[in-house]
Amino acid sequence: MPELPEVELVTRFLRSLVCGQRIVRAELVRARLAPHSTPEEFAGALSGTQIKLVARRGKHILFSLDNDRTLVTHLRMSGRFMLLNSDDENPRFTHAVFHFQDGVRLVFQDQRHFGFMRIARTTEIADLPEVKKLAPEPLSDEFSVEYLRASLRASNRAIKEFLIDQSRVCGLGNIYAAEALFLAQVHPSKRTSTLSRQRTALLHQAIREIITEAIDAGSTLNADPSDSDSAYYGGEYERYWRVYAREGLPCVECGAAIKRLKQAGRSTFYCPKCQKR
DNA sequence: ACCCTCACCTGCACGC
DNA sequence: TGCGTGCAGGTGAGGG
Repeated sequence: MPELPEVELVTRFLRSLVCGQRIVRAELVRARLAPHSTPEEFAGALSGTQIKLVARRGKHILFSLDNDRTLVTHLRMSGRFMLLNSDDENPRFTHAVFHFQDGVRLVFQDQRHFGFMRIARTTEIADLPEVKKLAPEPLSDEFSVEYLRASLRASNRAIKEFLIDQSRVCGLGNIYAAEALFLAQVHPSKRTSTLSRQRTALLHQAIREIITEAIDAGSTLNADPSDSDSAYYGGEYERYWRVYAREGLPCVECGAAIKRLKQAGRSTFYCPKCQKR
């Protein structure tokens, strides 16, 4: 489910909810969630530590602890953090639990079992393979038009596939890649190396715009991950989509019917009139 | 080095 | 109602 904007919102909520909390006890319920450690090692490394910072890198959420370790997490498709009280039961598909003082606990729940956690030394986070490969943060100065242009020219794939490759542009997934291409009026099948300088600048702007817009929209909606009525999980975001999941519906710009095509096994949505090859 | 397909899971919408 | 099929927003491993 989550792409950069959603992960950013979850990170902000977690930061406000669990920063400074001490993990009295940690449980790895499903061992394969954290394949680099045994459940005992996982519990041992976290129990008794205090959460100092909650940060985001790409679609990863990082909890840095007061023992020079960082818990690296990824929600993948269906991962979700929930803050529960002692009278709440663990939901189905609970894979990890972090107990705080006063019976409050943070639960990691993941229906599709794709989520991922790993504990690493804080000083070594940047060298972890899954972090090291990430392109610059799209809202950072490092993600410049020049960076994007060089990266586009180094490849010749369909641009939509390029945009969801985290080592090229990080944070976009299937939805926001389609949305950014619509904003920049670029056809998803266009080859990356054929993008003009001017169109590259438009795409660069569109990527930042689409991410910023989604974060802003989310922060005004109820995107609290600990709330089961959260707009984020309730699908409120969908009303911001211009092309995604709108096959057959009229384009918001020109009225033409939105089309769908399959790229690398995934659906892409686009306006056949607005988006040129 | 790149590019593509598949696998990892469960649930849901759909058609028969 | 029940069952089979295909699909879902992410990513890595493994093949060519």
